[in-house]
Amino acid sequence: MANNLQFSIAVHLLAGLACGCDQKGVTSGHLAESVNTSASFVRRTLAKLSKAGLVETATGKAGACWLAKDAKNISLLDIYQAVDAPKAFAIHGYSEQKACFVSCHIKAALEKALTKTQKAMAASLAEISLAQIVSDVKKK
Amino acid sequence: MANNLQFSIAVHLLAGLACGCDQKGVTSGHLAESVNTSASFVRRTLAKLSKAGLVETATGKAGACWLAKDAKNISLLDIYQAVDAPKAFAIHGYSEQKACFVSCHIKAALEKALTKTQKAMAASLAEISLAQIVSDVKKK
DNA sequence: TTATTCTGCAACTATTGTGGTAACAGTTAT
DNA sequence: ATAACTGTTACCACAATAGTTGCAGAATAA
Repeated sequence: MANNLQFSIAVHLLAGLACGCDQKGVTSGHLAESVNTSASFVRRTLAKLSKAGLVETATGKAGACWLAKDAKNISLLDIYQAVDAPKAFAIHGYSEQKACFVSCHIKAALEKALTKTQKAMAASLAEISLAQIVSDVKKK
Repeated sequence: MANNLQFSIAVHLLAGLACGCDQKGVTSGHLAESVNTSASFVRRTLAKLSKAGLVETATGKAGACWLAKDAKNISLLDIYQAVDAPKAFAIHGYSEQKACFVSCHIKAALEKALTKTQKAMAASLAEISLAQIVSDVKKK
């Protein structure tokens, strides 16, 4: 476990909604079955997607959820940001050792590198739309 | 904790070796002080870098380590691969639900997306050399 | 109105990946 | 021989993650 699966699962959920493999009126329970995880975790993830404006939900007895936009207009980057997935790599937060200037200044240098890499990653994710994922799934 | 810091620390270590902030004959103990972690963890990380041919070490009483190549010829990608850092994102490994074809085929689609993103990330890391990092550190 | 069945949210628990620690074998300079 | 380092392994503690449970709120149907 201990790895962050929310992004992966969020894409799965949205793909499910996008291709309507279940008929109208999909509940978190249905989605949970497809992903094979707990309904609660689905709702937790779905809540983030909802806040990001990627899905809309209905409460109440006939509760359900659906895509808020066309799958073509949802990129993996949107999803990545919505679930607040971890950065490309982490930077260690040890206290600086005054005697060694590498120790004092490495953090800034690493952050610069991280920013650059993060941008490259984001650009790549932005190029993939949910529609593309759905298409790949259906092709198989 | 629980985040992977090896990459970050490896860069720190190599930067330290590259700029020779400590005089010749750097031991894992010295490096550990700079990074502010345990000597053992330094050795563990250093061992990976050594296997990848980025550093060379001397065993025995006067043990030490130094860069195997010029800092200009070491990219962050080399370091990233040497420490076997985690991928851009993880893919969930839940079992397939036969009734739902999204569940059955999402993994392949995700892997395709991951490969693409991973390449973008690698390309970005490849553009940054250790010499660049050292330069940034010294500039500060 | 009442019962039902969803979502939304907030604990709490269990698992597991991570670095920290310690111990030991191997190597080399003194 | 002794000392001091690397290389490696095994084990421990911590923390982040997902799983679980419970409950309030909302909408529908009777």
